[in-house]
Amino acid sequence: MKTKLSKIKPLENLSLVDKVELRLKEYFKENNLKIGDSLPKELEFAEALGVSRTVIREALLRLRTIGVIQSKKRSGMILTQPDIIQNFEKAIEYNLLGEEALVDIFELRLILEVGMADLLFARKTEEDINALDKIVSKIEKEENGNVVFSLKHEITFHSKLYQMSNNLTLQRFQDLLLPVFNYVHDDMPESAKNFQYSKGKFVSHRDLLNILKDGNAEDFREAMRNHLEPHFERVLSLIKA
Amino acid sequence: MKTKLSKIKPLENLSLVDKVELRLKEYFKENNLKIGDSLPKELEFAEALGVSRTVIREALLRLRTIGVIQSKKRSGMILTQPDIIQNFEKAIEYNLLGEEALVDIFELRLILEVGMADLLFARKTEEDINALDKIVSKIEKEENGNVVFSLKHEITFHSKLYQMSNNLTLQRFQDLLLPVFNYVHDDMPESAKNFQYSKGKFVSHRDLLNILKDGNAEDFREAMRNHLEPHFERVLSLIKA
DNA sequence: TTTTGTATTATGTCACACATATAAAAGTAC
DNA sequence: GTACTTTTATATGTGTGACATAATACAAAA
Repeated sequence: MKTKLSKIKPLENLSLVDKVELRLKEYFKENNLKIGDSLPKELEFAEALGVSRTVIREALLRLRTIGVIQSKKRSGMILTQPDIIQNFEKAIEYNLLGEEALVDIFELRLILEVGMADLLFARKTEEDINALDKIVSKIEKEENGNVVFSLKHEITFHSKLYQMSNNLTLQRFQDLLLPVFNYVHDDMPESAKNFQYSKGKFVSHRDLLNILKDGNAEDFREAMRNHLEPHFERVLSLIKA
Repeated sequence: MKTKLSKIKPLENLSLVDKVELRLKEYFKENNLKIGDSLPKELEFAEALGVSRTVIREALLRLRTIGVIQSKKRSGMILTQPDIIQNFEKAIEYNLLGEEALVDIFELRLILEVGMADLLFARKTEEDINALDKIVSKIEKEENGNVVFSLKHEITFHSKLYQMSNNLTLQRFQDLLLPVFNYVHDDMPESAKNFQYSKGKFVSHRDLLNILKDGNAEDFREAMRNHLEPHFERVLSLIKA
């Protein structure tokens, strides 16, 4: 009889570099290393771990790639604060994200805009409002009475909002979302571009600005939700696997 | 007089590996390579670019680190879909994020929870509601009448919400936010843990569930906002640089 | 036809050499 | 002593060639 092999589990198949990387992470924790601390040199690591310089270099290069360490000739290496957004960015640059991931990210953007109302109201300044006012006036002038969906205008207006949030991570996140936004927009059917708002629901940039001036976070959330209606309509109608 | 050199721009100070990496990116775009496509072998790249295998390997390793390519012995390399969240995760694992970044990320989480109401209402299922009901009942039982802030309970409940969003990126994002959440929570002063809600404002998990059952997105947003009141209070009171 | 062995091949690891940038030391002028 | 320049030492960056290893294709055996 032929016995089944369902129970036996594969022995872990880590490359030498993988192991070294894990070991390095341990090392950092054990020694409680902080940002700015300098590291032993490559050769010392190699010797201490009993591997070639090639291997330790590859492991360190991984860390350098995700921004955990920086290296300079002669000075050696130091621990640095990783830039999480930059990592994000790098992955996106290669245009290899699948449809689902792009939709997910697009949804994320909608969520952020609706959700960030409290931050805006807590941190808005007089100058912010004035700057936003100028932006809205310019948009209105260019639209010239026609309410058309203009990607350029959208971006200008909403970028300013993100900036007002005073949350750098959020801000940079939005910068990097723009290409995705672009992609989803280009892919948009004509029907969506000429979206008909439900009666009385249309919220213009001017409306949003006015709420930001005199209203409260709650009203702003609902207004933004309606402002983004066409986009919500679009993603919420998708059947997800 | 010593002339200022503010305008002159530094000649590009890119390492050979940097240049090769850029060249590779170009190559991918020019040839319109897609996920799953296989790449020439290291030696061919090295020869074509006129660099050593060491250099091309380091450039490729960077791509491997951010998840743009995968390599296997003998089979060579193929393009893969980068996992943006994983990149994020790796950077966080090293506990090197500064205070500001952590606060930014914590704020992000608050924004997401308030903003994701529409997704929840569009995608909730009968099973989701039942599962959530069980979770709430369990929490209530353990709380035994006392409304204490329990990180464990918070996580269980809110994780389920993220799961209901049916947005995998969002879900994984939250998984990875937990350590940050933990950190910020541990750092919380006792006063915040015993936060007194404004009169009539307290929203329990049960309240949220009920709205999710019979209410609408708008109500849910406001309820969630109040549910998270102590956290909002905390971050919005911070003076940011 | 299915299994098992074998050759091939692209990546993984190694050792060693040399290039290059630069921090630190030594030297120089004032 | 101070300010500046030159030299030197050194850690990372790059190059070369070799061998190890695992995955694949293919042949041989059952």
